[in-house]
Amino acid sequence: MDKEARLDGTTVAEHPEALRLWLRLLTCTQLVEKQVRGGLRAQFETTLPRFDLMAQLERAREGMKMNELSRRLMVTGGNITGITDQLVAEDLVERVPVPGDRRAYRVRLTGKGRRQFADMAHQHEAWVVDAFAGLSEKEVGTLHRLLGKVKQHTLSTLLATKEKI
Amino acid sequence: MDKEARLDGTTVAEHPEALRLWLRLLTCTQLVEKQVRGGLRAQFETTLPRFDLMAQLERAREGMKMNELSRRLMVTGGNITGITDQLVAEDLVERVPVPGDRRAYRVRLTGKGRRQFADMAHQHEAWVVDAFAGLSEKEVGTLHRLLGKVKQHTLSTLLATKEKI
DNA sequence: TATTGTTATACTCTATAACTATA
DNA sequence: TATAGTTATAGAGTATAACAATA
Repeated sequence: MDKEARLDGTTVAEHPEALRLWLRLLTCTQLVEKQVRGGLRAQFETTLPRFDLMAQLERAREGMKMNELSRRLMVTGGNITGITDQLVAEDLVERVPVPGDRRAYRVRLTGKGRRQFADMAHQHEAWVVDAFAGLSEKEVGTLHRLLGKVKQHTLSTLLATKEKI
Repeated sequence: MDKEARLDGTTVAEHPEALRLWLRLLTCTQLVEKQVRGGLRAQFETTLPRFDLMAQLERAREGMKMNELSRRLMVTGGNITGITDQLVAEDLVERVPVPGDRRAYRVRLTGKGRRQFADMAHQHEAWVVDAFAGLSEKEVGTLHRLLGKVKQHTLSTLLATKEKI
């Protein structure tokens, strides 16, 4: 590993660029996430996972099966049941039976859920636009493109690992 | 705000680039984070917050005060106490009294802690380098620079908000 | 009075695994 | 047997607030 001399004579691992990049990525995400979580709690008494689940449903008018939500939100099934239960209790989503498979449900937004999500999404968008207001349009595009490469590479590595198992 | 007409006559906010960027940033971070958390647990029986705390101390030979750790790790003080307690129990860090202020401690790595952190950091670096292996050196630099702008902008916004309060 | 750190508590989110019902 | 979803449980991580000791 590369070493960098210190004034006191000791050496320290020189963090490669990838490591510096990761720390910065983590910091940025945490900063924006704190803003978003705080706002969701303060203004809508809700949480990010609940918002994320509703965001998935907003783009699927006819709803989405539990296991599809599980896959998309990258959490295990039991958690989807829990979050869905909360949202059902508040009449924001509903479970709809799937014709032809009596084991499965589709979860979809209720009218109330759609209205509330629209409010939240509007605010959420404002927070996010603020967070990236320091970048030009072109820079936003570049960042998006480069992160796309990271995502694609990580996902393909992940798949390769899983196939080996 | 830009609107996009729906078939049913309602309109929906058209997701601006900033929103797409945020979702992608979040996905990338979560993907890498899952790898790192899993690796830390499987190979070192530790967690990311514990690793992060030790990483702060590794760069402060003479240790760091609890409230400084709290600020740097962006969590409240009680949590620092809890994580520190765990690490003290495993002889990885120690609390050192601060001369001249009998309320305060400095937390610093023990010899065992330094050795274990070196192992973990080495593995951690490998995971991170893998995660960004899809990018060229130049792209890593660009990403780092652009995220730097995001960080700076967000932090200055955060400070401005806090000062208002 | 303010600050440092601790303690107690409660809550959300998560994974794991055993379970029921259905395919 | 396999799959969809539920339940129970344990643990990580967090914030809040009351508290003791010291500044």
